[in-house]
Formats: sequence, C-alpha cells, structure tokens
Amino acid sequence: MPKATFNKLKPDKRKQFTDAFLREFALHSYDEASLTSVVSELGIAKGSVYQYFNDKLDLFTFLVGEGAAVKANYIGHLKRTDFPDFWLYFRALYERGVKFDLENPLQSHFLHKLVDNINSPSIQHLYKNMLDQTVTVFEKMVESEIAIGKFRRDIPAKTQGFFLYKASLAINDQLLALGEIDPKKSIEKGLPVFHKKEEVLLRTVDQYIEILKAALDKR
Amino acid sequence: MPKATFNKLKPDKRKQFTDAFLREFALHSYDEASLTSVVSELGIAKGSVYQYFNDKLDLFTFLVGEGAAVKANYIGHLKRTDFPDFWLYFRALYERGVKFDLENPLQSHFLHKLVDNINSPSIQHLYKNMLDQTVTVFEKMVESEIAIGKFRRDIPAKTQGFFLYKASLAINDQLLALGEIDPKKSIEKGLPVFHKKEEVLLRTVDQYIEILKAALDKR
DNA sequence: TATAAAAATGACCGGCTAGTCATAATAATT
DNA sequence: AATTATTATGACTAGCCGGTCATTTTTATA
Repeated sequence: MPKATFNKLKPDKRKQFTDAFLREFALHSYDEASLTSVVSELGIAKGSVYQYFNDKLDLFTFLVGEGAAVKANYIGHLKRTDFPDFWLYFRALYERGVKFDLENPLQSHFLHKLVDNINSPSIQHLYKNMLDQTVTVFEKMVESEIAIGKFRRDIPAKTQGFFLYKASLAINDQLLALGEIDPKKSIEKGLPVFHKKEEVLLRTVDQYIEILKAALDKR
Repeated sequence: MPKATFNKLKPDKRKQFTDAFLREFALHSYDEASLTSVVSELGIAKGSVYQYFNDKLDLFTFLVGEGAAVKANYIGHLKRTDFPDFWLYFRALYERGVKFDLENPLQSHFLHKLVDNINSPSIQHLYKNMLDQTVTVFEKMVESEIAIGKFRRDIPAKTQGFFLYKASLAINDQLLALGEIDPKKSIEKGLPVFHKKEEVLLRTVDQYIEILKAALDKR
C-alpha cells in the first residue's frame, strides 16, 4: 500500500512517477528492474520512492493492483451468459482487451510482462497466488461449460482449464515469436502492445478458437 | 568452448565441477546463477573457473550443448516413420524422455529450467536461436502431417506447430502448478524431475494427446 | 634432483543493487 | 512574520556480482 504522501502528490506528478515505473517493470522482470535508474530518469531523489512506498515490492504490488483494476473496468462487465457460446465470450474478452491496450498502453505492456516473473525469486509468493487465481478462473469456466454439456467430459476440468489458460498465453507468445509485435520498441515509442496489429491479433485469436473448439467442445 | 585445461581434468573432478554448475543453473536463471556461490560450495578458487572457460556464458553454453547431446542419444533414434501415427511417436518421445530423466537427473533438471531463461538479458541471443530452432522443428513436423493428410489444412502450419510446441511445454507446467513435481526439492535430493511421477506424467501426456488429436487431426 | 611448464589460488577491482537517514527545502499553520 | 509540519534530497552503507592477475603450488620433463 502506498503511503499517505503518495496520494497527496499532484496528479500529474503522480502519473509521471507511476508511468516511469510501469515502463521499467514492462521492460525488465521484477528483480532486473532498477529503482536507481528510474529515479535518475525521473530526475528525483531515490529517497522519494521510500517516502511514497515501503519498498520495491510495495511499489510493484500497487502497480499490479491498479493495472488489474483498470483492466477489470474493460472486461469485468462481460458475462458468459450474454453470449450464445463460450468462444464468442472468449473473443469478446480479446476485443475489449484491445480497447484497454489502446487506451492504456503502458499498463497493458506492464500486465503482459507480468507472466515473465514466474521465476523472479523475490516475488515468487505474489506470483504463485496470481497464477493459482487465474488457473482457478479458467478451471471454473470449463466446469460450467461441462455442466451445461458444451465441453467434453472425458478430460478432467483441471486439464482443460490449464490447457485453455496456456493456449491464451500462447497467442501473445506466437505474435512475439513471429515478430508481429515488439514490446521493447512499442514501449520506447509509447505505443500499445498491439499497435497496428489489432487485426493480426484477432485473426490469430480466431485461429486459436478454431483449434480450441475442436479440442474442447463436446463432439 | 572449454579451454584445454578443462579437458585435461581428472574425470571425477570434471564431473564434480560440471554437476555443481548444472545444479546452480537448474535452480536459478542464467543471470541469477552465481559462480561465486558455486565455487565456494565446491571449495575451489574462483579463478579456476576462468582456467577452464572464457566466461560465464562460455560455461553455460558448454553445459547446454552437452546436455542436448546426451538427451539426443535417448530420443535421436526415434523416427516418425517407425510409428503408425504422429501421436504414438509423440508419446514415445516422452517415454524416452523419462528414461533420460531417470539416468541423468541433473541434466534433465537443467534442460527443463532452460525455458525459464527467455528473458535473461545476457543470453537473449542464445535463447532466441534455440527457440527458433525448436519452433521450426515443430512446424516441420506439422507440415509433414498435413502433407500426408493427417493434420487439418484449414489452420496454418505455423500456428499448429507453435500450438503443439506450447502444449508440450504446458504438460510440464501443469504438473508443476498442480504440485505433482517440485524441481527445487528434487534437485536438493538428487532425484529426477519426474521421480515416482513417471506414470502421472505419462497419463497427463495421454490426456494432452487426446486433446491435441481432436485439435489438430483432420476430421 | 633441478628445471620448466601447467594449474590453482584468492585478494582485489569496478560496477551494480535496495535501502537508510541526517539535512535541507518547501508548505501549512499560527 | 515566525513557527511548525511535511516533503524532498543525495551521500552513504552493506551486499552482491563477474572477472582479473601476480603469486604460489603442483605436475611433468630433463
């Protein structure tokens, strides 16, 4: 939790501060990110960071929470029951994700980089919690689909859920591996993750949906 | 490449040296791994490392090459054409992988940890090469299956290949997330990655094959 | 055994990090 | 205007790291 001092900052200074650290954590993993380099870049004293936050982890945790909250504003209102099948719901999540990415590029970059922190020892605990939560969400979604007879019953929900989770991560990884997106460059230029690649992303999502449909839908 | 001095070492000393570093790189990512801590653990001087190798990267690269070569001895002789379909071949790779794991636990742990080095900045180049090679292998396999009419034609080989690659990584990740395997503990105890979990692994592989069959096989 | 070649050593270097804290500058209150 | 509370500062600490190299120890040769 930020200290009171941080909340009393003038909004534009708070934003400058926040953005600089979002950028750093979007470019480097938690342990590789350097507070020292960010404060020098910002032109403020290092001590200031510790006027606002208890330590590096406190700052990082705050950014995660804020980023997740903002993204939730984009996708939180989507309800599975408003869609005829899971895959249209799944696609809608990506469509709203693109909007979030366009309007909050830095936070989007930051959140995408989060998955790279699996093995940053300093935040193992934090990360494991997030992972478990996410995996559980996917598992629950799969369970619902099985319950209403849409997904296959011969594979455990745990496996289908985890498979789905990994497949959704693979979409981004594929765009990265194929050179369609280049976060490092986008961050430098202040552009969204999927800048000018929104259609490529959604086409890839559609391909993955085609595969996943065949994989998980009840025959 | 190791220096001449390294090859002249007595076999048991060379093995002790190699094993200690395999262990370190199996527990930590490249940048987090500490030569200093390994040499103190080995009871040798830090300068010795630089009598054997040019630098940290040279040592790491050597271990990767050696590990890959040993594993190739286990799976290299398997030919797709010796199996009636891709999935039996796929399963055979895992069966031989288990044997490799049993007989070379440290190298197995080391190779499994490799994928965590995606973002270690010091070996970005090395890692990207390995990734590209691996992805290409999967893509080529998929192309062959498409050519003989076994895999679907409506999804690009690139996507199917990448999907397959990610799915195979997901198998290990799932066992990890579900707590079936615990590399950190296994390494401490000198046990293989899949110690007493060989059956769990192969059952998971079978589940994934069931899913992947439905996903990629031509209808 | 004396000499020469090879190998092992560890103190030391420069560079980096997160975090601290007495001091100074600024803002708010009286 | 004077006093008090708040905020900003940056030199400093302790702890890491990879890598170096003059020196010593060990091994091989003559």
